[in-house]
Amino acid sequence: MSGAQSMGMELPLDQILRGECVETMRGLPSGSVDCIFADPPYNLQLRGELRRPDDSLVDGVDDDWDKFTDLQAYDKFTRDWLTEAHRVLHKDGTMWVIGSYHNIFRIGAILQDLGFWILNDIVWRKSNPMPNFRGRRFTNAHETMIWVAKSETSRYRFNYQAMKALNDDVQMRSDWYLPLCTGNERLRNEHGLKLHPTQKPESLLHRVILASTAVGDVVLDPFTGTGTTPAMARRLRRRFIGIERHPDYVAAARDRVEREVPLAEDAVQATPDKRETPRVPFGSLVEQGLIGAGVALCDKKQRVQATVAPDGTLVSGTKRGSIHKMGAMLTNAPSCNGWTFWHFERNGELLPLDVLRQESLALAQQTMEMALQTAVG
Amino acid sequence: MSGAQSMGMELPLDQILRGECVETMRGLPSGSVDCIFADPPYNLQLRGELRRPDDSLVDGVDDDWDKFTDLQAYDKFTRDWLTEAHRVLHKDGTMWVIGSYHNIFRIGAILQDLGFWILNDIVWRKSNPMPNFRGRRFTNAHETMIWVAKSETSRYRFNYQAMKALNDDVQMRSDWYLPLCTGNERLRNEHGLKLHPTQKPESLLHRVILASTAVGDVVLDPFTGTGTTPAMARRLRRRFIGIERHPDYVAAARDRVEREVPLAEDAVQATPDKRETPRVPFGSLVEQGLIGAGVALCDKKQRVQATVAPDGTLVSGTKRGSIHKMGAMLTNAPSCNGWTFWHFERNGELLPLDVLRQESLALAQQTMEMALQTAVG
DNA sequence: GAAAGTCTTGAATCTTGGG
DNA sequence: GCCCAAGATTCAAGACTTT
Repeated sequence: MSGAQSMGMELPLDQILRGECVETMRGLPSGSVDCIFADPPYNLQLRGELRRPDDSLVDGVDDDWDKFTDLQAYDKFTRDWLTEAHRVLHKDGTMWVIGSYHNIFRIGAILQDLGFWILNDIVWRKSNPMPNFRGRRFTNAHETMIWVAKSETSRYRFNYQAMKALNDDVQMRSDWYLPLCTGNERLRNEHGLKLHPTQKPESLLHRVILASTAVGDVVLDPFTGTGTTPAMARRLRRRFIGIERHPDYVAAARDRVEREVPLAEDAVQATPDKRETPRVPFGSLVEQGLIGAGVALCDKKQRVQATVAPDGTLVSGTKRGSIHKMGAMLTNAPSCNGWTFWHFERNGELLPLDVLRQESLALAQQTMEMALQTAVG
Repeated sequence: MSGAQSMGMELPLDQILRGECVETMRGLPSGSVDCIFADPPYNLQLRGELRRPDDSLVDGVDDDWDKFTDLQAYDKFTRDWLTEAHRVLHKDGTMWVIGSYHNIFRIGAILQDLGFWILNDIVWRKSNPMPNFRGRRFTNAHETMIWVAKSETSRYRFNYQAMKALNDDVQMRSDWYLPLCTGNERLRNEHGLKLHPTQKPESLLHRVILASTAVGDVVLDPFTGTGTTPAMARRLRRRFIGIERHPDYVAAARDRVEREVPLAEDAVQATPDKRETPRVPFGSLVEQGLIGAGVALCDKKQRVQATVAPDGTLVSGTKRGSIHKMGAMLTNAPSCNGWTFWHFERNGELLPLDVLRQESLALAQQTMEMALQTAVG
């Protein structure tokens, strides 16, 4: 699954690389990173020239395109780094790009043009935004992140259950309410001034990484700044590659990452999705004697019934099939999850088959641990 | 100020015109409307059918008007109608365009290309969005509106005080929390089925018109549908021009507008919304670092214990769940308020989690007030 | 008649692994 | 690559029905 693992090549893991974004990405192998988080510059207010948030001038006036307006220069800059990001991303990888109304629409359009497949646009609602000083517009209280897969067919990672758990057991929505980066979290220089103008809050990256990566995955940040992405990757036991051109930021980010203590291994385990737990064929439960052949099953409301056959199929009248097929057939549904549909009786209570699956998995876990102890002892 | 007044020409005021969007706009004089609200097709590109977990079928948008061959075709369509809209708009006028991630980035980029000047992007947060049934993405819980002036130099209208009053006397933010159009407000045909697949809520247009127009201003809607914009314009004593090509929708919109009673002249003022109370998921406290992953919790009498996971669940042995579920499970109670049940240690004292929730809310309140003071001072 | 329970529905790019 | 079967998956409102 992990891009780094599948490559078998040298990746500069857990490092902040100093250099230009596009040029440095060119040194990385194709399909080598599992996830990218990018916070590109969007200083578009200046007329005739394009500057990064650190006030450095983007070299946008080339012979070829000095006739372009600055919007077009920004588009070229965007297309260049996104093209390289697309190449470096694993075929099942995803990318997050954050921006404001100044640049996010251009980024979104170019993402689509390059074949990225949009999964969500996420709104970061700021709990403490800067008010609109002159009262001429609505308070600009949010920024937008676009979450894309490398292609429409990518089998991307989304830790659905972890996100649901994080939100009091209801689906996580596309609007996230999080505070700005302030207080002690904000890196400052010796004069007490903020080191970076757009340092992102750790809570934002915490959620991004927890949602879309697994422990050990490689996370790339091509505009690392003061290293929020690497720091959170390290905390959550992911690998990281940071790219940053400004030496002051590189130094600050390296410092910061070194100070970051990874969480204990058992503390980074978020709620796993059911899709990740090993499959248990229903027939194996019969073999193990967790449920006997001949036992009668029914749905929760006891409207339909069936009997367990020794090969793990269900029989009802002349009909026979898997727990899923039979559930679908008897309810005229297009499909059915037999594990939650069918129930059996235990101590006068109706329990879903899923209970047996859990018990089977727990049993397997137990014997595995016992085997390990025996081996050690 | 008003485009209509300054023209001294005949405008088809307070009418729903039947016709194609671009062609019909061509019949309107340049610079003749004060405000445009546009809800163009989203280019959803839906594939097969989608079913809810209970196997019921979702009634998706499959209308012909939302079918485009590719992104280029959609871009051309967009550029065409936006060009005409730009011509028709008064030099000091503003326009609102609503969309989702499928189309809004292309629209935003083209708006900038055509010289429109972005004032805000506004997020309509839906109080009751459709969930993501397959658990493969975040709930798509919002749509985006881009608010633009005709040009950078437009002296546009923004009713700042009205918006502030509407929001309990604090600046209106760029994220609006409003319900979908349902119930009696939703227009239905003789079979009780929704007349239009994407009817917008009146509350949304109410706020848009109140924010950006004066009494008597001319509001144009080039994709009128069932006439929400004309109806709200009439209610708020603005003039309107609607354009719609489907005769059924034209008939419904005309009917609707006729039934709409304009507010009394002295009543065309802000009506306050109900205030939302912020809910704090336990997971967000972990993200914000108010409590760390790996921290040990216990009940007041220290009979049961559990550890905090990075997604805000608690773990105890092989058991895992929300703070509420785990409290209930470990005490064999039917339910449990995790906020008051679980305690953590601070300075040798056992404090309930609720303390952290209070601190989180107070923190958000504080930073908000500081920001406002800065703005005023 | 009130309260509690059931049903319906909304701009949706909505699965995955093995043969 | 395709095909097929296993199997994972929903929240808030409002209308409607039953107790």
